[in-house]
Amino acid sequence: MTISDIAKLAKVSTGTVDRVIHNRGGVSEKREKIINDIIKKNNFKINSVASALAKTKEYKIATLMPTYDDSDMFWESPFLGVKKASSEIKVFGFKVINHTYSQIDYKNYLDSFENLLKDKPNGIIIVPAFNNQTKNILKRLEKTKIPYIFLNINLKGFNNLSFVGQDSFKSGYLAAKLLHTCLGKNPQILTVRIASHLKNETILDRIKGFDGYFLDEQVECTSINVIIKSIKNKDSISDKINYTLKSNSKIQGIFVPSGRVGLISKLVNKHNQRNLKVIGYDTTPKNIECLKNNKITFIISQKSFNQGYESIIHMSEFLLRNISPKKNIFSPIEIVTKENFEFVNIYKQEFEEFYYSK
Amino acid sequence: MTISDIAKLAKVSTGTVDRVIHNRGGVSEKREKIINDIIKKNNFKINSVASALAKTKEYKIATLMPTYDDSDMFWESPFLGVKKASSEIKVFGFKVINHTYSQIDYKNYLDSFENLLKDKPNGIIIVPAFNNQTKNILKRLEKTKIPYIFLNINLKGFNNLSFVGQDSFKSGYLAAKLLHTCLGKNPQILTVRIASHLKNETILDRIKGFDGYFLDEQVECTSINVIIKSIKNKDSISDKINYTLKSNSKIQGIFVPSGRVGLISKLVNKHNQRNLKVIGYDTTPKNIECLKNNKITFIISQKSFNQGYESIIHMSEFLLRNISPKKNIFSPIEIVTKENFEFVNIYKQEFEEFYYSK
DNA sequence: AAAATCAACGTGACCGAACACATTAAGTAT
DNA sequence: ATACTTAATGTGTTCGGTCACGTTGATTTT
Repeated sequence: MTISDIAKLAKVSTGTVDRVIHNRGGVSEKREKIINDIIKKNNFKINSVASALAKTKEYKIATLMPTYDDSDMFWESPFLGVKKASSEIKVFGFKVINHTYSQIDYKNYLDSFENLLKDKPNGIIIVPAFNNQTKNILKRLEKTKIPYIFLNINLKGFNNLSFVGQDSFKSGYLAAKLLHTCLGKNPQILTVRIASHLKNETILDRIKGFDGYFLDEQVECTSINVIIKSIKNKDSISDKINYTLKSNSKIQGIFVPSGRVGLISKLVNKHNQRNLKVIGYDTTPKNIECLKNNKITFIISQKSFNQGYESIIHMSEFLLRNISPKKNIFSPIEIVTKENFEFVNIYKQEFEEFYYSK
Repeated sequence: MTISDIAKLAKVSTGTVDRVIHNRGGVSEKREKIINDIIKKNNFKINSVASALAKTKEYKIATLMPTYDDSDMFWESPFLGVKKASSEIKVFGFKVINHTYSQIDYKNYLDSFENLLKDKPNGIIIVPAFNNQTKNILKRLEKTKIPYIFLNINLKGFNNLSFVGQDSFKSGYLAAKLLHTCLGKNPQILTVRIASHLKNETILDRIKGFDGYFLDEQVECTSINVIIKSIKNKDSISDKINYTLKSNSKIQGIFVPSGRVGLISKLVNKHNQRNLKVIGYDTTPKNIECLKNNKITFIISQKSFNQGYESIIHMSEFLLRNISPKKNIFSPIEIVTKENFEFVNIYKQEFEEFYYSK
């Protein structure tokens, strides 16, 4: 079945069939119905390969993501996912332009956004940050009617086409379940938080989920909170954590609701190690290293490589075929341990091999 | 960059460039070198879309997989993965023909294989069973030079193009780690095996991995084995398990190295339930139900949907682009709990929605 | 020397859809 | 009655490869 087959059946030309298929208008109602009926009856699907080859229109997708460096490689992973998707959809006439910003510099965030707009993209993938500034820029975006997808971080109350990321509440819920399963009844848990994350919605949701589990299960959990003021001063962090562990000898588990779990786990002194179960987030190289050294028991992974990949793919499907993605595209909540980490993120590894070998 | 650009640079026709790219022969060494140099220098990659459209050759991929029914839905999942890949590669001229066999009837296995050969496929995906019979049919296959990929079950000593599945040893290793983490030192564990699986290499490897963990970690683990003769007689299974649990009151965990974990977990009496941690394999509907009811603590998933999908994709890449897959393509070893099961197998769910809505 | 052979290369139809442009026919303005 | 619009539809080129077939010129055969 090709459009020329359809055309013959409907006794029209291929041009008219093309107009009907793409709603280009300029077709009489009578003929439109005839053609649509034939299409349905024969379950005709457009040949996407021929379509891709013939398409002349070019699409631009712009991304706005945080930078990464040796101290925190987290954002490399979704970036590589974006890269992979970019190379796949290039052949369909897509150009992906990447912009980055520093997560501690809102002016840089705004500047990058301005630069992004200069590209005149047809669609935008954005990791939102700085709530107030984000509100302003997204309002402007909505006026331009450029569709945008939230990647990894979800803000509510926006007209984003979609959110691609984890259900943070449920991932916190799972963290609690794991610790509960390991520690038995009446667990005593130390939660370590970073001051700069205190307004981070993702992390707040994880904590809500964590607490929610113990409420739902009616488990009496003694939870001790420590808040780290700055990540820079390691001695002070170490003092704080080890002091708490020493004075609360019944603490058997540590929950770090962020990707800083590797840093924290390294600072626990040997004599406080006991048989501590440590759980945290994100399979960054540093965290994987701690997993290998038994400093971390579980890492919850959000498959951020796939998040980057899928955000681009969904945007391209929307622009190309007008297929709207679901409002929330949830990533798997993966449990990573020393024994299975080598099998997760396989796609990322393979892509890196391919990409850096060029 | 197109092949006609290359042709102009090399001062030849597009036909000659095409011959060089696809090693069709009939090009003088001198010209071949010139053209290859230009291709490398300009990093020319063939336009896969145009290529796909112009290709006239048809490829057939045949699959041979076990059947599934209400009592055991396991093989539905890889089958759906195969279906998904089939629909994706149809546009590249691929036809996928599926054959099935009963896992308890080797004659049926051989018959299905004969039928498969009648299709004259260009490539075969096979879930091998019945070691001896498999040896015979695969010898014949190697004479025909039809490439074949092992799906889910790995047999060693064959010239299979690839194996797509889990590292069973490591998945058993992980099961042990999880139970160890939950049960603390000196765990007492009941392992439940099925007689018909006693020669199943996958399951034997899982058990080896399970035991290997405790050896490596130098943990004294008291392991009690129960072997179920037949799966049919549930009363007898129940008696056996509950008797063992009663007489070994220190057993805190059950390890089922197969997908029958749901069945087993259901047969544990309430008064033997204690705080048992139960771990087993495969996210079949039945097992997921038990996970929800807290009868199973952990399920280890092998992402069998993806296995089916990837086996087809790798075969198509091999036939189409002559890209050889790795000898072992390992699936992730996923840990599934009540709290995260809804986020695993998302691809399978989406495909089912799409597929059954037709 | 004419005929046959063959390696090396060129040519053009074709894959299925997209889209700019051309054409038709019917209605409206002058 | 003629010119002009305009909605509706047809036509032909193009996208970048693929591959069967045609063409060349040099070498070998008879």
